[in-house]
Amino acid sequence: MVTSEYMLYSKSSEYAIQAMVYLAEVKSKEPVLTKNIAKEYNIPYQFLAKIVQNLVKHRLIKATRGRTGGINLYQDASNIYLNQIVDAIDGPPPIEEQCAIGLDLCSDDVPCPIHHTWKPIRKAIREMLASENLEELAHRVIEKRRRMNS
Amino acid sequence: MVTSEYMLYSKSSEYAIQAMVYLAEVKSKEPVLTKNIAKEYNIPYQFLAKIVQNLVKHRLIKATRGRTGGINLYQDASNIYLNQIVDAIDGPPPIEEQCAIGLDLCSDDVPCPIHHTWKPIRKAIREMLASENLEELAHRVIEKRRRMNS
DNA sequence: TGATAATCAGACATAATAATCCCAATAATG
DNA sequence: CATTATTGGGATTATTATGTCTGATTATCA
Repeated sequence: MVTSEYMLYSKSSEYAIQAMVYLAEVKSKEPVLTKNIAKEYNIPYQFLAKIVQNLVKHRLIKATRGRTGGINLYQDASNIYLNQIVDAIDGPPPIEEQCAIGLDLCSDDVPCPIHHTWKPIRKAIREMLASENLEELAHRVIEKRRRMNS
Repeated sequence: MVTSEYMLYSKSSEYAIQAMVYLAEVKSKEPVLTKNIAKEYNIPYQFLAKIVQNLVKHRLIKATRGRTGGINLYQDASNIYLNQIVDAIDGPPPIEEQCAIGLDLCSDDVPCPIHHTWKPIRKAIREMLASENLEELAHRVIEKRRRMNS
């Protein structure tokens, strides 16, 4: 087997994040075509369309139907954080703390063998996802483009 | 979709770690039955047998064939680290740094939008896997059992 | 009001991962 | 030397994640 890297969320969530960063980047008042986002980021269109439907249901995206339709962010980019997107697509994190080695459930009282090493890392990941908002991300993507072209 | 938690390695690797922790725990000079490990940890036997074959090939486990056969650690538990097990089963980590948001490849020079937050976390995960050896783990599992029964 | 172009919705298809089956090869034991 | 109990290894099946197809619904515009 070949795992590319540590998985923080599903492919669907990854596509969702990409699409929403795109929306934050273009800042268009007019509805943006899902098709165009798919083309831009090489995401399978029909698959992205499904993900977008899901984001609409979770009120992270506004969809406008009909001929001049498309999608927009539901609210200001600065108010949307990565964890909201991931939770909408992958579902919320588990209630009980999972053991990274899968031996059983672990807690601070009865920790699994790598509990104390793993806990702060998991916390750091959660905090990262909860602290990155779309406006910041879009800003940095633009910055990255600038650097690549120079 | 419902992701339980952040994925550090495949299910196969998880089973591999469990099996090897078991071996480190029992410290048996005699070969241990794969069947018994499977039963103990509720791992599908045939599936674990496959994983064990793989660990044998990568010389993390010694297998003894025939009637009184079974498996043992290839070397002392204190010399076997989690990353060796994961690399054997899932393959080594990717050479090029992957972007967590999947936009493209990122580097320190041209970082992806969450590059600087993600990099130290990824490093911490790698270091965790590279610092935990089987002897320590087995020791803590025994300690955990003691606490649960008291 | 009909043609066009977008999202919405559910069924369907494919690919990757996880799990199972079956029997051959090996080795100990009575 | 037959019996029994193990690992070895290829083929197959099951499950889940990912991706596709088709038609309905909604809205615009000539």
